[in-house]
Amino acid sequence: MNEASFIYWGDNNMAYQKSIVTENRKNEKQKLIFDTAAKVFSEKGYNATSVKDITIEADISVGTFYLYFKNKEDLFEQLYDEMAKILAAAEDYAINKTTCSVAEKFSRAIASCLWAYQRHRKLARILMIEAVGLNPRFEQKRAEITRKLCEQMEELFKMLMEKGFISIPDPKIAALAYEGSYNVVNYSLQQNDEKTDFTKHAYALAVYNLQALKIEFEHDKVTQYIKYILQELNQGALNTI
Amino acid sequence: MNEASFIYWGDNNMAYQKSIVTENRKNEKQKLIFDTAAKVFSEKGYNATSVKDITIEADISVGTFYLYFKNKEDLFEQLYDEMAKILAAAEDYAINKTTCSVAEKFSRAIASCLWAYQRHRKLARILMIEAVGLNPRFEQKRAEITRKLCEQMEELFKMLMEKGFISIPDPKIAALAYEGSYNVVNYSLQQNDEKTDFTKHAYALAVYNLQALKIEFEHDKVTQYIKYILQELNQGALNTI
Amino acid sequence: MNEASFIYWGDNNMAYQKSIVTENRKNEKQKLIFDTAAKVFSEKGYNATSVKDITIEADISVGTFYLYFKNKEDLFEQLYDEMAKILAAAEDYAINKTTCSVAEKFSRAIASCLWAYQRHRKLARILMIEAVGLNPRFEQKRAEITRKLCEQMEELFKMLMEKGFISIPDPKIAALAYEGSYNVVNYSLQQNDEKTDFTKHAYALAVYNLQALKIEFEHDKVTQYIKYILQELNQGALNTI
Amino acid sequence: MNEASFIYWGDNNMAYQKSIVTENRKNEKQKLIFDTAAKVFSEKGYNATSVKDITIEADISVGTFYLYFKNKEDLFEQLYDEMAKILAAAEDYAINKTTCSVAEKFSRAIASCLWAYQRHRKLARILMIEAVGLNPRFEQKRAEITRKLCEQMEELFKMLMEKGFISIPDPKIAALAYEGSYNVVNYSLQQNDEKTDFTKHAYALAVYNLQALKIEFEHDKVTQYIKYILQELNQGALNTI
DNA sequence: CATGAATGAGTCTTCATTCAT
DNA sequence: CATGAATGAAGACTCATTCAT
Repeated sequence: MNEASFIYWGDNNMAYQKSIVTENRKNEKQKLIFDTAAKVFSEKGYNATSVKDITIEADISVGTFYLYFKNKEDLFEQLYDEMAKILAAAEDYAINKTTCSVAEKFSRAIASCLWAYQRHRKLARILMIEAVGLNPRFEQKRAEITRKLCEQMEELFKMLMEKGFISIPDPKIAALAYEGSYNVVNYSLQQNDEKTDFTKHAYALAVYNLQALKIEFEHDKVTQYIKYILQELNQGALNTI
Repeated sequence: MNEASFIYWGDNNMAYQKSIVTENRKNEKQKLIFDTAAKVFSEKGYNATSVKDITIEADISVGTFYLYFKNKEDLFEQLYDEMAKILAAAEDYAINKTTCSVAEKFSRAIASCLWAYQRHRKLARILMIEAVGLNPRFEQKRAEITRKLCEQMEELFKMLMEKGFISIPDPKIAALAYEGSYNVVNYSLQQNDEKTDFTKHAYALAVYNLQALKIEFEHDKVTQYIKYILQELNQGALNTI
Repeated sequence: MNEASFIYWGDNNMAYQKSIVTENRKNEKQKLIFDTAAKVFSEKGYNATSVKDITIEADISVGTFYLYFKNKEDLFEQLYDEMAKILAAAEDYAINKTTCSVAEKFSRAIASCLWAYQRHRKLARILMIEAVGLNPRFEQKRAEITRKLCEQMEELFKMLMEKGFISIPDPKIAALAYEGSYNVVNYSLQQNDEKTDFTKHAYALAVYNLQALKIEFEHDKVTQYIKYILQELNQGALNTI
Repeated sequence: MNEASFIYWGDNNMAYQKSIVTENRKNEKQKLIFDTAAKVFSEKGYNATSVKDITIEADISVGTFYLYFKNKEDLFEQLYDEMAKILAAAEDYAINKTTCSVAEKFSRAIASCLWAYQRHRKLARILMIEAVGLNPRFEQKRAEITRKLCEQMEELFKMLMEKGFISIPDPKIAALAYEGSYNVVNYSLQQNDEKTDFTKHAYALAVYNLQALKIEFEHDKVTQYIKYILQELNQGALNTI
């Protein structure tokens, strides 16, 4: 099943590398506004948050805000894109491990994304909640991104089906269901601040999807895969972001 | 496996019954505003829709609007609740069939919900998109409803696990993943107006979750279950709503 | 020289008639805002006048302002157009007298316009001062209107040249100079609140231009012409506006 | 008619002399800002031009701007004054020619001013358009300058009337009309970039006013006067400014 | 019941000016 | 001299909601 390790599975590396540079260039003030906004938006919601709310929290003047961001929506969009990049990076990292089974790749990917969601709770909330139904224009953007993400997964599923690694009636619907299974899980996990048994949750979600896709796996090994990648992540594997 | 047919599986009947009565009491004008609002909200989004937009579209005065609804948010909440009731009714109806296997119940439930989402596209969009991140208060309500829904499913899963009908590591996460799998599927299906092969989609989603839950099933029968319930629904089984 | 009386000399009658109807339709509130704005704009200048200044002076709320006018600039444009219509009406009225000499027509026209400027000092100031250099878009509009006005006069001059009534080297430049002679005169007269000897001023301006155009005239008669039309105007000849 | 040549006709020499000195003192940077501002103001209008617009166009920092000018309005006022000085110098130069007839003086003055307006289109636009209705304070200044200019002309007309060189009913109104005749002509000429037949325009405007003032003149000679002074001007007679 | 004119708090955004480096 | 980040007052405009008719 080594073949599976050569599967091409998305690639945001270029964009990601560039983002590091860009990120570094952003000066302190921009970062401050960015982080403050993430906090306030995720607490009060996009619409209920006025620019003034952000500037007060960040202890800057309104003018300064507009010095660093074109407007409120522009800032929000950057927050959204940031989280999207983080997730892409998390998945990329997880699946970049060569010479590993399909089950391991999926386990790693699922754990990595869950980890990223938990690690960046505020941004994640913006991605999952605040960005939804924001306005028609943004909704279109969100739909587009979701569509692309699912299409990539669909392609992967098609390939895996041909190779006999997975067994599902329709790769398109499977891709949608797979992606959807994250959302509610994340949303729910985010609600409770309880430092939950992360491994357990990731394991359960992985198993749910592995079973759904009829991927062969051993329960113990899945737990191992997840423990490994969580260790890597907690040791700063993605800190370059 | 008949035993599974006696499983208690949620019950929104009381609320649903009451809603019918309430609905009937609503006079023409109220219904007009309600439907118009559903249309306008789903087209322009909650925030971009002004009360005036609705009154103009419904050809009534602003004053009349406030005669029938406490305020904009109240109307929206009623729209949301309406769709929630419709979904509950759809699921209730699907699983009320006694003497049927677990696989059939799940197949029926999934198909029924998908059908309801498609049948009430505008309201569905309000539930799935517009209601998300609306404001902290409403978000709490949404979280609560989602939580209850998942808890019900969790209870069910626990019971089914004990009886050996399903095999999953964690009923809570499974419930979340199960519910989540709907969302993206529905959202995606709603985007494309293409009168898609409904049976095929419902079948694919059912199989995904049946496999995920390790429920024993025969592919042909699942298709049959779905065809049956769709027939029932299309013949007006839920028209009482 | 009677022929000159049949000369076609501009015609804003249609627009003017329509404006009467429109004007009448405008309800009290709109008129109140309109007049108040004319007052405030002419006192503080367009830019220094905030919408709030107008609403306070008119004793209405900001919302009410936007109920009657699209925005500040829209209101200003209406004020400008109003004065342009008044001037056109004043000139139209003056030259509509048939069977009169060229000298009489010019004398009447000049006196009538001067009278209108004095009668509507506030609006006149808006036309002459506030509207100038307001912004590129409006400046274009002003240039266009000025251009048309001068072109009409140019055509008239051409015709009169052919008939031998006037003698000038270039009708275009003459038209520009003729129109220009009003401006400074009006501006200057407006500055001093002194109820100046109106007849004398109108007479002097008329003679300046009659001489410039080499139109034959008798000084006593010009004074007569002017006295006549001022009498007509003061008796409400234009009150229909 | 030589007597007319000794007529005292305005005198801005002192101010003008001083300005040359001042001008020379202004260092490169100040000149750069000055010229850039003239360009930007005349293109975008005073209000639509931000200080940043000017600094960007001049490729300097905002701080540097305030190093050389007290503020935006101060700079604008200097631009205005500069053009006023240029016009005064143009007229001064034109009438400084001794031993020439009244007709020649007026012809020279008119041609010289028109020439200056064309030569300094950007500054002229600022004088004619942007400075009008800028704000109450500046409007007062403008009114004052215009008033003085007209009063000078009025004095001249009075004198010429007494000497029998001109024949008009009211020197005050004549002065206003005379000055006003420039404005629209200049404004109109400025609009069209067409390198118009300058001599022809100046001639037409001169004749209009000579006729208006009933000054005796020969058409051919007026053309000659204008050609002469334009030649002088084009050869740099005013380059000292 | 129905109307729609009136309200005014609340938001985003701009930009002239300053001042620490 | 030169810089340009920071300021914050000020202004245009929206819209949910009320209430007199």
